[in-house]
Amino acid sequence: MPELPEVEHAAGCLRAWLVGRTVDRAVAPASRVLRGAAPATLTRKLRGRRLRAVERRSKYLLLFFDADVGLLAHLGMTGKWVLRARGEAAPQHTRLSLESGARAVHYVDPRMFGRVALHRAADLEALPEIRVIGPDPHRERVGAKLLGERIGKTKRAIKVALMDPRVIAGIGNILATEALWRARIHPARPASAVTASELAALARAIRASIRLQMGTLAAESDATYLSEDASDNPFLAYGRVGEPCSRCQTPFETMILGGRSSAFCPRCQPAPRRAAQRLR
DNA sequence: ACGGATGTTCGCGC
DNA sequence: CGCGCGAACATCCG
Repeated sequence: MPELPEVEHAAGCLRAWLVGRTVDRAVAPASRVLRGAAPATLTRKLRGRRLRAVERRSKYLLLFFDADVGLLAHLGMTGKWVLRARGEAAPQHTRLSLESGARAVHYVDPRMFGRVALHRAADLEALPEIRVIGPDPHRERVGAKLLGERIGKTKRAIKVALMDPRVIAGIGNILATEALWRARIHPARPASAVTASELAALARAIRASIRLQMGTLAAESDATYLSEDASDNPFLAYGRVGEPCSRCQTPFETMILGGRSSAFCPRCQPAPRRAAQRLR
């Protein structure tokens, strides 16, 4: 489930599993995840390299190895990193394995929307897709003022703007849906028409949604807290179309924005009205 | 079985 | 040029 919280979690896992360790062997079957790069080049360059640091930028992972070797990794829609004992069979859909001592760290991605790419470590932060990323609501304070500046004068839907990594980092369909419901803002509102006080509520809502999701992830990774009800939807609005809003009991509705389904409460999140624009 | 899914990128048209 | 839209990518799950 890769949005900011999941990718942050993945970064923490990779740090715990591999930072300070040397990759004795890398395995990379040819797959779309490599985006045309030669598997042999990837595995040869990673072999013998020691992982020094892992950073997250929006939904990207930056792996800094010694000898100026860097790996850019994105989880796409279904990617995840898993730890296994070395020698144990790799999970299905493993696209890259980094073996170190007794452990093996596998990148698993059934749909292959994710990617891994070698670069010089010194170049990772300057890659075009990394350089354009906006402020990160987990690493820095993103309040109403900054949010308003980043959204600018665009008339596109506030939800589409929120999901644009150049505006703000790490917000995907789940977080955007959750935060807009918390802030009581209709997802189709023109971004430029969202008021300063609404932006303040939205900034708080983004932080709260991230915190909740990260708490859920931390609990999940602790076996003692495994839910007996894993089928439950842990979200407040996402995936709840037809169910009653927990604030006002009105059934959630949905619409498509930027090609993504967008659940909203028609009562808590009133629709934008053309009449209001004409009156101005 | 059919429809939809947490992301990104591309091409097209206005 | 900015922006919206739809498609594409490939597989799984309910």
